[in-house]
Amino acid sequence: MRFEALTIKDIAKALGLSTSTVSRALRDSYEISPETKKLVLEYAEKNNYHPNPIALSLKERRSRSIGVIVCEIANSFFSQTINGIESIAYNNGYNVIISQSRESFDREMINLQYLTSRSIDGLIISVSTETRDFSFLKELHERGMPIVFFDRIVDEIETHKVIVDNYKSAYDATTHLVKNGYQHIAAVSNAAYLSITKERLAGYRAALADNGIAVNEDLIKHCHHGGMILVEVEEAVNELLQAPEKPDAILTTSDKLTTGCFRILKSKGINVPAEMGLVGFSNSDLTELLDPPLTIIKQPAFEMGEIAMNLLLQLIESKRPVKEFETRVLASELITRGSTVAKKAKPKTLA
Amino acid sequence: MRFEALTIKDIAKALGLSTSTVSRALRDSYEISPETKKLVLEYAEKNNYHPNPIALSLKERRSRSIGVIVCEIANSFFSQTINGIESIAYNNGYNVIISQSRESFDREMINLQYLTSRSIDGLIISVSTETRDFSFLKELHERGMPIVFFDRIVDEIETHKVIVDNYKSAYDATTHLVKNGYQHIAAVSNAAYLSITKERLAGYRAALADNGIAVNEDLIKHCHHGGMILVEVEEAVNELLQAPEKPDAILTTSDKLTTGCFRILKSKGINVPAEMGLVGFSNSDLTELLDPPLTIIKQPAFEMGEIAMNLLLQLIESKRPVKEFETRVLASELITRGSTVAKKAKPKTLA
DNA sequence: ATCGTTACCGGGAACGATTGCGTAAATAAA
DNA sequence: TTTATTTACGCAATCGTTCCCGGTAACGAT
Repeated sequence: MRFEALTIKDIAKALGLSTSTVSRALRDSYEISPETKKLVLEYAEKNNYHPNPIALSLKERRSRSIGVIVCEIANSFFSQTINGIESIAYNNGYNVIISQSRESFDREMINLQYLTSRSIDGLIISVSTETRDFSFLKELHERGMPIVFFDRIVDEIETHKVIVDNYKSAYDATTHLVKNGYQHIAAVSNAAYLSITKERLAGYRAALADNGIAVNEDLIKHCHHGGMILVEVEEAVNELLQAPEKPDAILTTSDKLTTGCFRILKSKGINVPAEMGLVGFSNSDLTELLDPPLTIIKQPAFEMGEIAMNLLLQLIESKRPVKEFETRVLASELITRGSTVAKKAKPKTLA
Repeated sequence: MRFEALTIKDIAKALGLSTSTVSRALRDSYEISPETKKLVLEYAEKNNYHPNPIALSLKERRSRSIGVIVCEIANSFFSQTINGIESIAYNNGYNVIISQSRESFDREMINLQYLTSRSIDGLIISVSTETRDFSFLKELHERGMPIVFFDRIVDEIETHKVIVDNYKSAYDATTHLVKNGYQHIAAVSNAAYLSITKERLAGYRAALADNGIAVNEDLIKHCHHGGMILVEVEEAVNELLQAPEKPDAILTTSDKLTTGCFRILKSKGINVPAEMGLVGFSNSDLTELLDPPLTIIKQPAFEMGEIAMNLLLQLIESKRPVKEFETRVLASELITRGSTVAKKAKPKTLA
């Protein structure tokens, strides 16, 4: 069963007017006399009239809804980003349809097709760790769909993008490890072709180089499911522990990997930070309650969401095709805590 | 700028047919000759035709989208429930519009009005901890909007509901505390009028009574923002610590309260579980990595979402008004860990 | 030759809203 | 008084789709 909403036609019939007059009265057109306006407005108010958004969408050829695709909403970074997106969206009369790729290319494609077939006005996306084929996104973009990338961006598609300074973030975190006396620093990262992986590992390599430490490729591991499957993190950690040059610290490049590595280390009874330092990207507010509290790189997720949505609004509401695109690069925050206090170093802070 | 999609009219013009014929050919009507069908289908396929969902919505007077309102998606319990909802929704061609009340009645109302004005076909909701006035929901329900409640349900509205056995969950958790030698057990809960608060506190009280422990009302605290504001949790804990009969354990009745209490206790340097045992409802997978690992009551959140969505589909797709409603009560799981191992008790398990 | 069937297809009215255009009456200007 | 102009409203097209009516052939049966 369905509940029937009041339409403009109902009002017209009830008041003996035409639908045009009612429509114009409701939109406060100058063509309508004050008396008629009052009549219509009062009737509409009293009977709780709301314009049918679907009819409007059909007429205006816009749905006033945007799509957001992230790998998972349970991830603190993404849920915070979504909060930022929503806050701007709602203020501008847009609603947000969220879908999750769960780090799978196939699911991302399905969601993408679903969203576009639901005629969204724009798209904000952080691609899955599996995604290497951007042809669908590219085609979508070329056909005129406004798209904003954030976090995991796609270099080959020219549009607005929002990221943190991944290079510097990883550089600083790695430097922090070195300064605390760690010598053999490993990295556990996402798939190699992912933008955040490339940029963060570049920062990691540079920091090592600048500190006179040779980069050991054996100490760089990739998790192709981004840590969604704990087993792959376990394998990465196992390989590190069995490496000829066993690492004494790990840098993890995303939320799921950070907690995943920590979980594995703990289950193996490896002492953090004494045996193994750990610093990673994370936006979870529980990391400070862990044992030991984790040193993390925290991204301004909410703000990133706000910016992404504002940029998308620019694209959607621009009259002419936008040709000038910007990539907003924000600063992240390194929060040093107990997981990176090495025995051999003089601790900077004690959590 | 907007990208123009292919319409049925375009196909009709290109093929020299009428829109009716094209429409029928696409829907494989018996009235259309195999040749024409083939012609239309091939043209549609080649030119990537997709029916306009908005036009369909207008015609069919249904949007094929449902609304979900929770207090926040960053909460593990809710994000898991949403995953369950989505999985069923997508399989049935529905999309999900999520919005967050952030435990505020006002925001819940705004979201509710927004969602209904966007003509959703149905609603799944867990009300905010502030919500006492259900008149809007009631009116919506009476006007025929299909609604399913989960977690925080509304007794006075008769429709499908999905919950865990809150009474038993709290009873078992409290009993667990008693069996571990805790004597003065406090409860930190949400607003008193909330369904989960009432049911869980009833279980708590009964467990104390059954174990011959008098219920001390001073040890029952309510957080009216559900722990969204840490300060209110801190106040509750402070009051407990200053109570004449200082508690030696706390039962928390929701995710945010559990981690909130733990955070406060830790910041005060109070030893858990020796000085203060802690058990609470939580679906976060990080609780086992905390120091100490938390004993939690875990709800089958994903499954709850699946069930809620299936029940909603029943309501939406029923031809006649549904009169028979069911309340699905699922079992929760008590996972005992380090936060409830008291000195004076013989520990059951060591995490 | 006429009728009834069957097979195919098109016209046009919905769904709910907006909007360009036309027009009647009322008023102002000539 | 005649002509312009303004005021205030209705008609009908439009958005993309479906579906109720038709209608027109072709064909076999009477």
